[in-house]
Amino acid sequence: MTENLHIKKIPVIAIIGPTAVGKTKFSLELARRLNAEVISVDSRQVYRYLDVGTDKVSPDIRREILHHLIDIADPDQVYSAADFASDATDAIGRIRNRKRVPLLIGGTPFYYKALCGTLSEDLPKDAAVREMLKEEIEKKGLAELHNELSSVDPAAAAKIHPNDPVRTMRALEIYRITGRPATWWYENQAKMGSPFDIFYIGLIRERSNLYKNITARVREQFSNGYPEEVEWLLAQGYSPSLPALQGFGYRELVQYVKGSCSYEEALEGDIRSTKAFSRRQMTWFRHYEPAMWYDFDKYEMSEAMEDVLPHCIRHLEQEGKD
RNA sequence: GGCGGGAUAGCUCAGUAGGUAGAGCAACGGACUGAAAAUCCGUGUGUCCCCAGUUCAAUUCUGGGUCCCGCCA
Repeated sequence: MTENLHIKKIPVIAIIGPTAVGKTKFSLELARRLNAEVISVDSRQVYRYLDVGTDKVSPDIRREILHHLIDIADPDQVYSAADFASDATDAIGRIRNRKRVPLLIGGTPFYYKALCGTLSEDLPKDAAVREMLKEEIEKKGLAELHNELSSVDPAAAAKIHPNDPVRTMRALEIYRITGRPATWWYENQAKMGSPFDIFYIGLIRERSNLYKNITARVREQFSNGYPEEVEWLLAQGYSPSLPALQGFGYRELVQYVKGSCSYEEALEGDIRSTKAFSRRQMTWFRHYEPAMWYDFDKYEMSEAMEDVLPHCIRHLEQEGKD
């Protein structure tokens, strides 16, 4: 038992913070200083053709600093947090084989959670079962499905709010595929576990300034081809109901392209949802208790860089020690 | 200038057959086991435009004023 405590964990650096706080710019400079390769922790940048709306770094920069887990799935695929955990683990391994430093950057908190190894191993999923559950909600209503969950998996039903279709369906999905309640799997299935010792650097700035950045960014995206990008995706035949197109901006712009809302409405809607998302990110990131927090309203980015660099190096060097 | 409609939460508006008010959105907080930029939960004191009148009591009724929006000149 105690042997496990001596297994050496792989040191990794991660930059977390809400959208539009300045993670990307900071990460590029840090990557140069550490001779690092970047692993994107972003549930939208994994998709090809979602470029403007997801604020991907340019190909030029990607040639200079290698970026992983960007453009690895088509928009009609469903890329999951578990996929991420496994892909990111592979990528970190390859980076280390090159004697380089893995640097995690991105704003998808659930992906960090997956990488921390707290998800249960090998939980099944099945698109067809999911589709059937969706139809049942249409026909019978969500309340009916939640009742069904109460009878097959009372513990899950107690935790999942009756108004939450996604979690209700997921719990029933596991039950229907395996014949055992999701709760049974959670309790009896091993957790994925994580070989990483992640050093979190948190970036933050005052709410009103963050909101200003968000507004400016979304406006810029809109005038730099965001509507055209969505128009193109729809023209390729990608369905608006795909998970890839459920993000803010994409959702609103689908309406705009179809003519059911105005350009202004789409723009305002995107800004609103992005702000709401930044708040949700913050409630996650508060739990991570980063080793360092940098408030970009009080710190110049360069000051933060000088300050954090020695800590990163110390963290990376601890590998040799026990 | 004439006629009509309006003025209530940050915004759009509902409402009180007279007993000081509530939805959606926003804002803020929270949850989160393979869709997570998803999904869901919680939090509602505001000169009910101003002045006067009627009344035990007016945001609600009456009169006047101010501003806004239509239509007609």
